[in-house]
Amino acid sequence: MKIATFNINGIKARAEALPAWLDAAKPDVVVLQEIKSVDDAFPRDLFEDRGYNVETHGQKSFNGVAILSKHPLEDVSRGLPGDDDDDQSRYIEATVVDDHAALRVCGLYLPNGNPAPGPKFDYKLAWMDRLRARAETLLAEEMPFLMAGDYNIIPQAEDAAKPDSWRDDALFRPAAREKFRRLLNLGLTDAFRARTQGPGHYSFWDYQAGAWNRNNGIRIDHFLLSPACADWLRDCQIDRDVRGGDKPSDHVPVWVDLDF
DNA sequence: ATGACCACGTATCGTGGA
Repeated sequence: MKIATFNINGIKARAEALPAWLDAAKPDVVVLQEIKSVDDAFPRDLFEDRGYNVETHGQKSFNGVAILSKHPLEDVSRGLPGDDDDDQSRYIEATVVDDHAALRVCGLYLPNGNPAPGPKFDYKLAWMDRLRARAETLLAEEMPFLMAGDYNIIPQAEDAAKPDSWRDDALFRPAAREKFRRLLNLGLTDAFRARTQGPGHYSFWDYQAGAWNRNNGIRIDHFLLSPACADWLRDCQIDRDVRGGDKPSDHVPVWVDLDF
């Protein structure tokens, strides 16, 4: 089973590029971030016509996440537990059911956190604590799961072309990276790093300053796999060429191939 | 050395992104 994550930076702006990538890459499941659309305005037909079930958790103008799946989606839940006052649409979960097994798929759009320090950075750190609590709950339930999405975290210096320029940024500050490391230390696997080592692998290139042409990128879109899910990992790749296509998002898809 | 983008809304700029 091929499962992908893709921050599309607006479904209206990506109404051509996203279906084109789906038709080429043929993922079974996709978690989307930054749909920037309310649920009612999401163009479900684009995906249902291609055989996907569609579940959205949208919001006007900003944020918004979704899951597309060629397999049935069960027990859909919207929002990250732990703060009833949080009205930002950044998290969705569903169980993907196959003939043989079930996998809990968590799609997330982690807060950017800039400027840091400040209230937005505090929100990011608190959100990461809530995400860790959710991971702990899922681990205790012993259902195989993965958490995929735009983490807005550069895990290590090798995950940025110019790490020095990110030194004080919310994506690279030690306090944020520590929270990410604590997620890993629960026993989760960074799927990409389980398959590929070394620098030069990025999932985001800024629209500004010719970042794509200069390959000035960062790796911030991640798959974290539970232990049972990690046992199924066959491959993890970044579809970097998508960044050079027509009217691209500033992120590219990342996907895993699971023996599931 | 330096500058440089894009999406959204009800909009011709302000806000947010990373």
